[in-house]
Amino acid sequence: MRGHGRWFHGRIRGCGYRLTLPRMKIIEVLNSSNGHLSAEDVFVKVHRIYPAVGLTTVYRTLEMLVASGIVVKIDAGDGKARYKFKKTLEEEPHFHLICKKCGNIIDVKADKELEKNIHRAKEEYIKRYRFKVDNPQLRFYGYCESCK
Amino acid sequence: MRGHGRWFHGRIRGCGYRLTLPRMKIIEVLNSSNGHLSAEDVFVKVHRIYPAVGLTTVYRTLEMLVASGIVVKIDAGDGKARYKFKKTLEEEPHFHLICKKCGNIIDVKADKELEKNIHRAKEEYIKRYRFKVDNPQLRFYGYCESCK
DNA sequence: ATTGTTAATGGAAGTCATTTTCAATAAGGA
DNA sequence: TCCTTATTGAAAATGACTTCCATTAACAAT
Ligand SMILES: [Mn+2]
Ligand SMILES: [Mn+2]
Ligand SMILES: [Zn+2]
Ligand SMILES: [Zn+2]
Repeated sequence: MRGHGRWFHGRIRGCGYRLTLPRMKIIEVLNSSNGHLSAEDVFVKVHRIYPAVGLTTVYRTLEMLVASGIVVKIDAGDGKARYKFKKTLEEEPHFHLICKKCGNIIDVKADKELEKNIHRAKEEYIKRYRFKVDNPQLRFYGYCESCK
Repeated sequence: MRGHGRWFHGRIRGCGYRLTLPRMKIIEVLNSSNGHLSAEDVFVKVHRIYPAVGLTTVYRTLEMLVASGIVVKIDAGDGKARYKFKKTLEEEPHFHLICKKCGNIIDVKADKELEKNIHRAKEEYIKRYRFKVDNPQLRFYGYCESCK
């Protein structure tokens, strides 16, 4: 209760995980970064404030945080996953702009009408193909301002 | 001109590539399969009718066919690319239903309105984020009839 | 049809992101 | 404090794909 216990600490313990030093350092980095980071990115940043970390632990912790619902994992399509801290437990729906040159990812708010159309399509597929859609993903591949 | 020269033969030669035996066998397999195949899938099928193929050649030929515009390459998000013969040179826009269990991919026709909405979003991003969208991709991850 | 040039082949070895293994360590409940 | 066992980090393994390189085969020019 004395400020140092962030909301996600309770969540992690609640999922049965231990709150270890490497985990806290990784969370610290993730929490104070705003972009979508690769495991390697996280490793490099954590290494600066806690040189003992192993890359293995970074991967494991990242997966653990995804499993706890604290972090989102994004497949950028370039063979390297990206991770990002959620601001809220229930992330609002959004899409991604992915730069084919530098790999940067921009979150874009979901347009209401587009969102509705996707939902309608999803309902249709469950009927037409007996395919249970779980999670629709819309990505716009292209080139960001500095790469185009 | 005697039937045995399929349309894509001219296209391959036209792009400056040689028409070799392994390439023809790979094309034969691709042309007579209807799903979205992984390089490994193609390798196994080709190996049955032409045991001398190397996996390397399968990868190279697949890329060559993509470069020639004869085959489409799809990133299923599971680390294994899928390839599919185009029926027509200009593929009509469509989306994918991807099974998270078995990896199968179902092509779904693009709904006109949804398609238009995506296009509108794309135009907006170029203005708002100075991000030049090249290729929007909509995927519906979930479970197919036999996996759910 | 024969030849010569050079693209294409296939096996082995290399990448690169991620995972597995395993002995040593450290959470945290008792 | 002690004990159990989850967690750690280094090293080795994995899996999809690529690169190397010596050999082979397309095919354009004789
Ligand atoms: Mn996002
Ligand atoms: Mn398709
Ligand atoms: Zn960029
Ligand atoms: Zn399935």
